[in-house]
Amino acid sequence: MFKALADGTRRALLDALFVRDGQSVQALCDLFPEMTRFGVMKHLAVLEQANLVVTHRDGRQKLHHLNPIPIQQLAERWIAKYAQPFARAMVGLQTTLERDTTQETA
Amino acid sequence: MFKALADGTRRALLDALFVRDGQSVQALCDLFPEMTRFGVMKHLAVLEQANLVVTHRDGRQKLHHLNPIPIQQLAERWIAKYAQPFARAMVGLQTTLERDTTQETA
DNA sequence: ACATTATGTGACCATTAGGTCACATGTCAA
DNA sequence: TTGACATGTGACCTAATGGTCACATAATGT
Repeated sequence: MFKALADGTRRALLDALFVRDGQSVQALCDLFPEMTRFGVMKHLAVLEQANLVVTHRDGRQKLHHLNPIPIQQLAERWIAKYAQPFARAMVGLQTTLERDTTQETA
Repeated sequence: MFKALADGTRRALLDALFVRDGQSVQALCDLFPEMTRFGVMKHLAVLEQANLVVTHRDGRQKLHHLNPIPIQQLAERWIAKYAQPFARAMVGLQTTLERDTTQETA
């Protein structure tokens, strides 16, 4: 999941699906003319395997839908762990993070 | 930043710094015996470049400190967009932080 | 000074990841 | 059925990544 989000193109694909959900491979290819269809397909496959995108076929098209659940879980289970101490860190930021520079700043 | 977080070893290093902040390279190497010192150093360099880890020298040691600010910003600027429910839960914290930063430090 | 400890640098190698292509399959519509 | 459209598969190349090592530098204690 982290790896799926590590690539900028994939995040851009998520953005595109955020703007307009349920797009086909074709439609997404049109939005990324700097890449071939195969590149887009590979990225979509990664996103799908990470469960960030869910698909269903509609005739000869494959429609892609954004799945926010993994991102929410990421926030709850991982980010919150580091983001919460941030509140306390802000109070004593210098003492926590920059003990070496506190002498000159203080 | 996403790339820095994409590697499991690097997230484990962040965990180690979360448990005990301000560790030296040596100490972190002891926590990861499956890797050599050079591997650990490379990962630490990536984390440092992503500003997820802040360092300062103490004699012949280099101490590493966790920096939660980029993670916090990640939550605010990126994750909140996709994880609206979580964003709602984080609003209280964020506004608290903004109060702290705008009023107390100003 | 000297040996020891802690970290830094550059080269090097194996593996993976991003990207493209030729080709194959499936689907619709006339 | 035939042709055009939409997607799938495997091979392939290149560049980036994770990891190691020999060697170098800096700080400490005696």
